[in-house]
Amino acid sequence: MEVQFQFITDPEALEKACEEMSDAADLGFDVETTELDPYKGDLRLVQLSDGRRTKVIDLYAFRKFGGLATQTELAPLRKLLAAERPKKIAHNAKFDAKWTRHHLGVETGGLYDTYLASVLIGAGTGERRHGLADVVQFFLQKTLDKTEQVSDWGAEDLTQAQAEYAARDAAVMPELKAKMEERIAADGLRDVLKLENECVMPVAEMELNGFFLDAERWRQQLAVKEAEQAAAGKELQSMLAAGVAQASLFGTTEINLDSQQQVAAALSGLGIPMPASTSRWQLQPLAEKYPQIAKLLEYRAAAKAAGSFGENILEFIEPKTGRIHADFRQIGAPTGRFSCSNPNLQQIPHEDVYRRCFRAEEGNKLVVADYSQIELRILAEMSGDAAFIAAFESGADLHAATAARVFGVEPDAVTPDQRSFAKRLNFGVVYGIGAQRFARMTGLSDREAENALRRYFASYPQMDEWLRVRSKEVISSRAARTMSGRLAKIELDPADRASVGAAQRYARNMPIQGTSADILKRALRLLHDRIRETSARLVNIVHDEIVVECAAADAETTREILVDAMTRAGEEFIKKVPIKVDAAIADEWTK
DNA sequence: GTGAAGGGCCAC
DNA sequence: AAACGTGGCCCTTCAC
Repeated sequence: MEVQFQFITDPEALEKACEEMSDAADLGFDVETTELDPYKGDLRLVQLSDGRRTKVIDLYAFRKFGGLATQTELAPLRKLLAAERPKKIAHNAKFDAKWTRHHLGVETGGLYDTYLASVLIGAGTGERRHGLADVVQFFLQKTLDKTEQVSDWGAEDLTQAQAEYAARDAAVMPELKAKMEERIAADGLRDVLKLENECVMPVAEMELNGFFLDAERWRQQLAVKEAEQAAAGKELQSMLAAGVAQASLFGTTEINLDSQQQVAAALSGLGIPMPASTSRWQLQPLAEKYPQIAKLLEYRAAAKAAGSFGENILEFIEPKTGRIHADFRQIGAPTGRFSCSNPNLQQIPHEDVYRRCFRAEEGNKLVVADYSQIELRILAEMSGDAAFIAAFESGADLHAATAARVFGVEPDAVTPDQRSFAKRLNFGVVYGIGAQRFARMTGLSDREAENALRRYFASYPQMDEWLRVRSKEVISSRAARTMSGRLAKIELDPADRASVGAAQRYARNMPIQGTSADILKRALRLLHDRIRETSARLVNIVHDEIVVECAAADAETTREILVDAMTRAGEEFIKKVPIKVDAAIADEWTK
C-alpha cells in the first residue's frame, strides 16, 4: 500500500495543512510515541488524513518553539483536533486522545473509534482479533505491515519507512470507517457506537487524572495485614504439623500454606473429612468443629489482603503525579461493562481500612455517587411488570414489598428474615438463580426454595414472562441486546443441557447488566460536558458508581452536577420507574 | 525460565 | 463442588 504524504516540520506548513484538512468530513487520526504511557514518553508524530491527502507532523521539529502544550505555533492543530468536525477516526482512540490531551493540551472533539466499532460488531464472539491490522484485513481485505510500530520513535531523524508507516496508518482510517459503517448500520449498532464514541474522551481524561492513594496509610494498613498473616501462618503450621507426613530426617514439617494440595493433605492427615474443594464456602461449615479450618480461613483472608492488596498496588503510583493511573477497558465485557487493570480499582475491598486510603488531595473533596438498585429498575422497565414497577414507584422498601407478596403478609408485618429472603431472591433472579443454589444460600430445603421461587414469580408474572421469553428466544436467535442496541451473540449446543442453561441465564442477564453499562456511559458523557471548565475531575468508576474529585469550595455544586448527569442518563433509558442516585461528599472513598 | 491453566477470592 | 451473571489479581502446578 503506497501512500503519498507531506512531512511537516514548520509552523507555516502546519497552518496551511490544518486549513486544508478542516473541510473534510472524516480525518484519519493517529500518533506515534516513544512510550505507551503519556507520563513517561514523548509525543513524536501526529498524523492526519482525509484518505487522499495525508499530513505527518513531526513534533520534535516544534520543540525549539517551547513547551508543546502551550506554544502558539501549534494552535492550528489544536483547533482542528478540538473541533467536532471533521470527525477524528482513530483505532483505539483513547490512546491518541490521552497523548494529545496531555502533550498538546487539547481535548479532541468528534472522536470515532474503529477499535470499539470492531468490538461491537464482534459482539463478544472472540472469533477475530481487533488490532488495526486484523480489522483492516477483515473489512478491507488489505494487509497492513505493523513492523515499524515498535521502532525507535525517539530517533532524531526518522527513517523513510517510519514516516511511510505513520502516514499509512492514518490514511487507511476514513476508508475503514466507511466500510465499517455499513456493518454498524446493518447490525443495528448505530446508537451504541455513538454512546461508546462519546465516552472515549471522558475515559481518556479519567486515566490521565488518576486516583490519589495515600501511600503512608496504605503501608500502615499493610503492615497490620502482614503481621496477621505471619501470626496465623505460624499457628497454622504448628496445628498442621501432626498431620504432615514426615518430610525428611531433619524433621521439617513446614508446608506451603498457599498450596491447596499440601494444606488439604495435612488436614486429611489430622483425620478431618475434607470436601472436594478447599474453597471458603465449602470449609466455612467445618470451621466451628475444627479449629485448624478456622485458622486456615483466617490465614487465607490475611494472605489475600497482603497479596492482592499489598505493596504491588503502591508500585502503580506514577512518580510525576503521585497518583494511580489504572487502565480502563471501555468494553471490558461483552455486556458493555468496563474492566479495569494495573491495578484493578473496581475490586478494592469495601472495608474502610482500604477505601480510606483512596482520598482527595489537600484542599479537595471527593464526590461519590451511585445508582440505587439500577439493575432491578432495568428489569422492571424491560419486563414492564406492573407489580414490580409499583413497588419502585411507591418509594417503599423494595425488598420488604417483595417479601410481603412472596410470603402473603402485610408490608408492615414482614419479619427481618422474610425481608432477607426476598432481597436474595431479587438479586438472585438477575443472575438466573436456580432453586438448588437458592436453597444452599439460604439454608432452606430444596422444596422450600422451589416454593419461594414459585411464589416470587407468581408475584411478578410479567417479569416471569419476560425472563421466559428471553430463555426461549435465545435458542433460535442466539443473541441478546441491551436497550442501546448493544449485541451479544450467544453460542449454545442444543444437545447439551448445561450449555443451553448457561446460554439462557446469559440471555436473561446480559440485557440487564449491559443496559446498566449503557446508562453509566451516557452519564460519563453528560458529566464530562458539564465539568469541563470546573475544578472537578473524574477519578474512578465502578459499574454503577462514579467518583469525582474537586476543589472543596466546589463540592456542593459538583455533587448536584453529578447527580443530575446520572439521573438524566438513567431517565433517557428508564421511563416507567424512577431513577435514584445516592451521592455523598467526603474526604475519603467511603460511604 | 516462561507461560498457560486452574483454584481461590476481591468487586458490582 | 456450585446449574448465579461480569471482570482481574495472586498463587501453585505443570508443560514446554
